[in-house]
Amino acid sequence: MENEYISEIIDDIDLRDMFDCGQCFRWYAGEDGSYTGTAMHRKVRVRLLPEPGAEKRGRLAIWPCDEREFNEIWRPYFDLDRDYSAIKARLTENDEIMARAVEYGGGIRILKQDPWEAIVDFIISQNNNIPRIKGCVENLCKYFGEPIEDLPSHASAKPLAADASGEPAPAQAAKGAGEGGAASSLPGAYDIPSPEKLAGLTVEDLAPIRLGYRAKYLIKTARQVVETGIPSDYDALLALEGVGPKVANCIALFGLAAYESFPIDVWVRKVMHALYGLDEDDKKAMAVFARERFGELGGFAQQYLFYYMRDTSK
DNA sequence: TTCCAGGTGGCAT
DNA sequence: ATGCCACATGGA
Repeated sequence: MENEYISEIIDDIDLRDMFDCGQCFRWYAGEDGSYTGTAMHRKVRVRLLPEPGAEKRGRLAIWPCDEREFNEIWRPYFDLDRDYSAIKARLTENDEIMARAVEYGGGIRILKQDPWEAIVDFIISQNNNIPRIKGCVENLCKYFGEPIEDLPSHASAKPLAADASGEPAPAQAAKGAGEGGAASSLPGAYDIPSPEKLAGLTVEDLAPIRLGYRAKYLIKTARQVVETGIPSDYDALLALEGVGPKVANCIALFGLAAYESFPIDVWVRKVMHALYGLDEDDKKAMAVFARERFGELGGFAQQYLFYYMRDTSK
């Protein structure tokens, strides 16, 4: 396919594991195994061209993309230069439980996401479920985000609008399940709204997004970020409104590349209790356990466990 | 109807 | 420091 870049062979990679393990909310599965998503201020389609005789191993194909963009943008985003085989080997050594989780989700790679997007996503995520989080993020982008370049094929009709006024309502919103239909440019091409944009809104402005009580957190946090910049570590994240220990750990892990972070949510509590026998509501003990057991690999361990527990306990 | 989802802030001990 | 509990929303 023209304008498609195809990578070298990558080990330990699987698109479903990567995009469906709960770390990101703007990638959508196509019917052919491809995924289309919005990240790094771009919208692209990715495929994995499997290597015969090997599971979760293959070439990553990204469209539209050239070699320079691949190396500068997508190689870091997909964390392609990290040796996940080594990480999995260390985590599963003397740990049968982790071995099961890694066998299930062995194609996970921790995406290096934009810190501000991670802040927005995980404030919305609190006391919420993943399908609804996706809907909220998508609508937030449609209503308040800047348009970005859509995929080439059916994009000719989209002239990138010189809007700038910032009033709500790209008409196409509405309807959730839409399922593509004829011109299947599904969730549209809108970037995550900037801190400045959200800082200028009111909870009334955000009402159509249905964020519930999280709307005020988002606005307050946006204003804090405009004031003092993107936090650079866990403690600075905790100072944001609506950001507690769990959300701060998610932002640090997915947005700040703080790979020792170990977010403890309801699913991790379940897995730590069911598989490691810890007291289900002693989060402090879980944090200590994770630090001692997984150390600097805490974030990877957490993702394998979270994904395994969430998918198999349904 | 009640319960639950990648929890947090506020307030009372 | 620790223990409740309200908080919005929509799906099961």
